[in-house]
Amino acid sequence: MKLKELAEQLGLSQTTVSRALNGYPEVNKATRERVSRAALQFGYSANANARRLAIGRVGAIGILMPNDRSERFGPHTSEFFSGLAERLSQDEFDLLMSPVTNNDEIASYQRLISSKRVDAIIVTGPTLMDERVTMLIEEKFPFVLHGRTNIEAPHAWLDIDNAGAFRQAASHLLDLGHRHIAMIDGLKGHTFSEHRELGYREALQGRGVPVDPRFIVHERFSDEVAFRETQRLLACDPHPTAIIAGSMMTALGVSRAIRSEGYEIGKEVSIIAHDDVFPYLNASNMVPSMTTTRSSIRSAGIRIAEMLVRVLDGEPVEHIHEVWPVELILRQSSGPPTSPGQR
Amino acid sequence: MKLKELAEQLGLSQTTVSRALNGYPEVNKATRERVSRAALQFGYSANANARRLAIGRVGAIGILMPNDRSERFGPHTSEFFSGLAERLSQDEFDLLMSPVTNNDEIASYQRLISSKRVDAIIVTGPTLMDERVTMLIEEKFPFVLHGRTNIEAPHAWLDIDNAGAFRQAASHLLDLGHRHIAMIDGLKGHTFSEHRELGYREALQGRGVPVDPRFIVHERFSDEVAFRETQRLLACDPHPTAIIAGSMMTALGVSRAIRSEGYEIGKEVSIIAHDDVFPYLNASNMVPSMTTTRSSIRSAGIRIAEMLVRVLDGEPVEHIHEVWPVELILRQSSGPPTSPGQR
DNA sequence: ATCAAAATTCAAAGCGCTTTGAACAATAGT
DNA sequence: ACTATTGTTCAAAGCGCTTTGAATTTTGAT
Repeated sequence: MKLKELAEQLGLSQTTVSRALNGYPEVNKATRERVSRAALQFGYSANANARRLAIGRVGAIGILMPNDRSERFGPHTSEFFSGLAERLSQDEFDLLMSPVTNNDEIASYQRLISSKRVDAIIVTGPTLMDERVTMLIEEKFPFVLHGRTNIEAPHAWLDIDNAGAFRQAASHLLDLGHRHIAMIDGLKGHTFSEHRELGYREALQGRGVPVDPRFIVHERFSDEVAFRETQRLLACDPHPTAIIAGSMMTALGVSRAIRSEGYEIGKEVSIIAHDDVFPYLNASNMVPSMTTTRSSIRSAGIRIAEMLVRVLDGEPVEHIHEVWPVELILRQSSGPPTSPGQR
Repeated sequence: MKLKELAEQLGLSQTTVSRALNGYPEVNKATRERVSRAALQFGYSANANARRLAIGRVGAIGILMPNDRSERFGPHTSEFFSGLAERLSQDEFDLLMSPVTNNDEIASYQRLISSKRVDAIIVTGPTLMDERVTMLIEEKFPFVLHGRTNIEAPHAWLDIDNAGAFRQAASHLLDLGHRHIAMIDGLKGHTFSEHRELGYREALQGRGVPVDPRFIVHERFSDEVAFRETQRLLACDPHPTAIIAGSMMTALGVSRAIRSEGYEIGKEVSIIAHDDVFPYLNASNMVPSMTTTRSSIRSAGIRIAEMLVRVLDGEPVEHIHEVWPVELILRQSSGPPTSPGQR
C-alpha cells in the first residue's frame, strides 16, 4: 500500500496523511487519529527510499567491512557492533555494513558517501596517519573514529588509553621483580599497537631496564600465533619471566605455550592480558584467573553511537573526543618471578 | 555531483549517461568510455535512494537484531555474519542490521518489509513453529532461514543435523561404556535445541539406557551457567560420567567445574562439545583437547548468502534447502569412564 | 544518390514520498 | 455583519534516478 492509496481510502490528500503520520502540528487531532488507525490497519509504512530521496536523510550508519578475512568480524568487532547497535536502535538508526570492493578501501568509502546510503560512517582500527580519516575530513562527511590518529584537523573520536594500559601492566610486573618482560600485541602500524608499545617502553626505560627487541612481537591476534611466538620467546636465554598479551585470545595461546613448556603460570612465567571484555571469555574464570588491563569494547560502541548522534545533530566535532582510562585488575596469572626449583 | 550535472558537463542527455554507466548495450563504445572516465574523475556515484526508488530494488539484505541483549551478537552470530558478508560482498549486497523496536519482533519484520529497505531477509534461531517464518511466507517476502521449523509451506532454509550430532556424541559415549550421560544445551523452544535433545534421547533409548530428566539441561550458552549446572550435575548420585555440551563456551564452563570438583577430564568425566568453529577457540588446542561434533557456522553463513542470491534470482524455494551432516571428531576429552581410584 | 534498417541519442514520464504556497473553513475581534 | 486571525486541508512541484517511446544520425544495400 502506498501513500496515495491510503489517502484515497481516507478521502484525504497525500499532504495531510503524510503530515499526520510524521507528527506535524497543523493536523486536526481527530484526523491524525483516524490516519494513524488506518495506517496500522492497512500495514502502511512509507517506502523508505522515496522518503529518503525526498528528505535527504537516510537513517543509517555505515561501517565498511574490510575484505581481508582476518580483520573482519573478530570477537572484538562483534562486541563493538553489539554496543553500537544497542545505542543506535534507540534512535531507530539502521546499521549498514558494506563490503570493501576491489580491495580499494578509500574508493569504497567514497562510493558509500556519494551514493548517499548512510548519514554517517564509523571508522575503526586506524593507523597513525589514516588516509580514510584524512579523506573523510576533507569531504566533510560526518564520522566518528574508534581509536586515534596523529591527524591534527578536528574530528570526533573515542580511544582508550592503550599506552597507559601497557605502561601499567609493565610497571606492575617490574614492581613484582620481573626484569625480562615480553609483549605480544597486534600488527604494527595500527595506532593502538604503537601506543601500547610506547607505554611498554616508557615503563621499562623509566626503571632503566633495557628493551630487548626480540621481546616485542607484533602479530595478528590469535591463539595459534601467540602459542608459537611464546614458544619462541621461552626458548630465548634468558627467557622472559612475564608476557603482556594484547588480547584475551592471545592470552590463551600464551598460557598454553607456558604450560606446554612445563612452567607454571603466575609463578615461573606471569601473564597480563588486555581484556576487551567478552561475555563468553571471562578472565576471572580462567585457571589460573587472569590479570588484565580491562576496558569494555562494548561500552565504547555504545558511546561512539552517542557521539555519532551528536555529530549528526550538528555539534562541532572539535569537542567530541574522549580517552578512556584502562583499569589494571590483579589476579592470579601475575606474581613475582620464581625460578623453577624455587617453589 | 548529480546525474544532471554530469550529463551537462558531457553535453549528453541524462538518459545516455545513465545507460552508459549501467552497461546498457545501446550506447556507443566511445561515448561509454568518455562517460566512465568523467564519472571517475568527478567522483560521481548515483544517489542510491533515487536509484532504488526508480528501479524498485535495494541491493541490501536485512537482519533483525533481537533487543534481548543476551541473544544479540554472541560469537555464533558474528561468525555467521562473517560468512554472510564474505559471500554477499561478491554481489555487492549490503547487509542491513535493523533493531527490533518496541520489543515487537513481528511488527519490526513487517516494517522492514513494507518500508522496502531490503530485498530479502535472513531469519535465524527459529522455534519449531516460528511465527516470523509463517508471516514471511504469507507476505511472500524473500527470505532464507538458518535452521529449520515444522512449518510445511515451502521456504528456503539451511540447517545442520543437530539430532545427528547429539546422537553420535551420545552413542560414542555409550560405546565407551558410559551409562550416565548428561547434556547441557541451549534454551528450549528453539529447533536446534529440541532436535539435539531428540538425538540424545534416541541414542540412549536405542541402548535401553534410561533417560534421567535431571541430566537434561536447557540454558543460555555461557561459561557461567555451564559451570553452575555442571556442579549441580556432579553433585547428583550417581553423577554423570559424561557431559555433552551444546557450545564451546558451555564446554569451557563444564571443564572448569569438572576440574574444580577434582575430577580429571576424559577420565572420570568425559566431555563432548558441539563446535561451531571459532577462529579463536580451537578445540584441538585445549588442554586436554576437546572431542567435538563439528560444523562451521561460518560456512553456513556463506552458503545461506548463496541461497539468498538464488531466491532473489527467482529460483523456486521448494528446492532450496539443505541439511548439513555433522562430524564427530575424537580427541582427548572423551574416554572410557574411570572410577576415581582406578588410574 | 536514395531509402530502409540499424545504431545512437534524447525528452519526458514516473518511482513514492515531503514540502511549499495557496485555498478554504472555523473562530475571534470590532 | 465584516474583516482579521487562526486552524486545516489541498494541489503541485521537486528529490535524482531509470526507462519508455520517439527522434535523430549512421550504415548498408540498391
